[in-house]
Amino acid sequence: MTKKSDGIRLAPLESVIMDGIWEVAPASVKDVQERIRKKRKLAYNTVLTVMRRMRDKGILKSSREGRFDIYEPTISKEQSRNGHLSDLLQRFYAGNARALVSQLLDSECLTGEDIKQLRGEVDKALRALPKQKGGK
Amino acid sequence: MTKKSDGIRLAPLESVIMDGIWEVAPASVKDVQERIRKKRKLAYNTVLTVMRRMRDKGILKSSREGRFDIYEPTISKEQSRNGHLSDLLQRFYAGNARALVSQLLDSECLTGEDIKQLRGEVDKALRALPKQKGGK
DNA sequence: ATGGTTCTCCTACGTTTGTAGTTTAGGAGG
DNA sequence: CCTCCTAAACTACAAACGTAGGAGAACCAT
Repeated sequence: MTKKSDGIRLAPLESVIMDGIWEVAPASVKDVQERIRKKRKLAYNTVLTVMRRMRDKGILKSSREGRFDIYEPTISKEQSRNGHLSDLLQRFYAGNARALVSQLLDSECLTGEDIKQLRGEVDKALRALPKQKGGK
Repeated sequence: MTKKSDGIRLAPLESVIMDGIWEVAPASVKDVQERIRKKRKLAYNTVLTVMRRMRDKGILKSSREGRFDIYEPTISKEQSRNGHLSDLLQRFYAGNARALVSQLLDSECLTGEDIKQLRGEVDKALRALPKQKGGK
């Protein structure tokens, strides 16, 4: 939460590049191009152009290191992840996180192991609750 | 799941319109325009154009009813929700749904009530497990 | 120094998105 | 029937995206 949250709308290719840069940052254009080659086979200049535009938009920042620019994201993967999660929650669950968890429990996405582990975590969260009743 | 899943990339304004149409479908352009007016104040023609483009892309379908076109989404909100959820899971949690649930438990998104209820659901899920050992 | 390598920057161009005016055609009302 | 409405279609145009070629600078090896 905080402030006004996200607002960071990434175009599809920008997302791919962002994913790549999170894995290797700080990184040169070349590094990113190589890192995302499996996903998208793009000319060096294509990656360069998109990254420069992202820098112009403030999504990335760069510093000159010798003869190349080294890029870094200005938002962490966690921040972005939380932004996307908030969006999902708002848009599809009316902000109700419990509904999302319930759905996951009903889905096939969790293994038996997962659920066992989760029970431990739920219990821990319960113990951590102030013993007061009714959580608003 | 399965198949090839989502692939449905909606532009920002398309998302707003999609949200609107899910609320009122089947609906005319006018209906949608009114429904999203709080979010975006757009000319009738703007909504019309975007909806027609969405129809051309197969995101919406329409049928003539008297003198207007009545539109409907071709994918349900649930399908879309699941697609987005899968994306989020893949992109930020390496497909590990348990990690997402853990994060929500650690966050401030769940009330004490939520967690209590969740424990009930977790227990139920555990009981429903085949008594076989070892998940995964 | 000379040339090849390889970055960055500039430029370009087709597509998609956002936004809306203009034109047209099919009913609604008189 | 003839006019008036208005929803749908057609047209337009700027901004953002996807993609990349070419020019120029800086380094490296000879």
